[in-house]
Amino acid sequence: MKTRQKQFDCPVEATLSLIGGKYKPLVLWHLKSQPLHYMELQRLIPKATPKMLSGQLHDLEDCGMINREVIPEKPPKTIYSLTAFGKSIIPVLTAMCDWGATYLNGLDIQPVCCTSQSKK
Amino acid sequence: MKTRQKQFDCPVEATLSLIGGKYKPLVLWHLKSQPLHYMELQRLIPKATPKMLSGQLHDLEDCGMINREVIPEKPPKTIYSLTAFGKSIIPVLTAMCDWGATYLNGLDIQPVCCTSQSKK
DNA sequence: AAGGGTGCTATCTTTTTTGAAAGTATCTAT
DNA sequence: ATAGATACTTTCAAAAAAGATAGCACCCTT
Repeated sequence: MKTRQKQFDCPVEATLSLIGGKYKPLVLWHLKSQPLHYMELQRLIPKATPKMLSGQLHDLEDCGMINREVIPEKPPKTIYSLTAFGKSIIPVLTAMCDWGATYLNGLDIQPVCCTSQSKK
Repeated sequence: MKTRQKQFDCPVEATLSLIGGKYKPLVLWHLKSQPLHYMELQRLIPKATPKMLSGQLHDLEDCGMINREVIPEKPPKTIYSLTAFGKSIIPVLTAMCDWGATYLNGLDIQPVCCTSQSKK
């Protein structure tokens, strides 16, 4: 999960090491519009186990793409939001999403995250 | 390695399942400019073992991104080239490459494939 | 005091991906 | 006839990623 200190043969590889995790595009996409609590993300991405989700969130935080802020309320909540760096990857994600939506129809793809929002 | 019959939660995931392999971006990038023989690819991507390289080439062929043509010369050669479908992913790869090159400087990235060509 | 919500972590197992090494078949040049 | 090039495949092993399951600590409501 460590992103630092790796050697990449090309920037694409480096990019994939940051956003290539199983649920990372989904997390980034959901955070695109607004910050979300952990449980909201968990409900939006039910297939991810808590371990996976928190792992992906840690990775994204470690590489500076998301902020994690604990709000000391009655039941303390954690809120995740995109950093400027995280926002900068959105166009790339959109490009991947559009390509996927355009060229991969006919396969059994049930878009959950992208198409509805990227078609706006 | 089978891409068919999978269920994806979003088009980005589907896209990653096609180009997310270890050496797939590199292969596609090298084929961008011209068709290449197996051995040329092997020399351009020395880190890939023959097993890995031929595996990645099979995957890319199976999903329709590259053509494989055997030329029955004295020593038979195989030539790989991008299909129209394969070419259609290039802008996405370029976006990933540019983002990686722009935002990931300072990490120990030694660009091999992309920047030099995408800067043209 | 018992149960529910929030936000995780810890273990263990399975699956997937990648790697290392050697082998194979054919043809050609020396 | 031996070696080298082309284009891989096969086998075995290791590493990385993902999944299942359970647990924990805190607070609040009932």
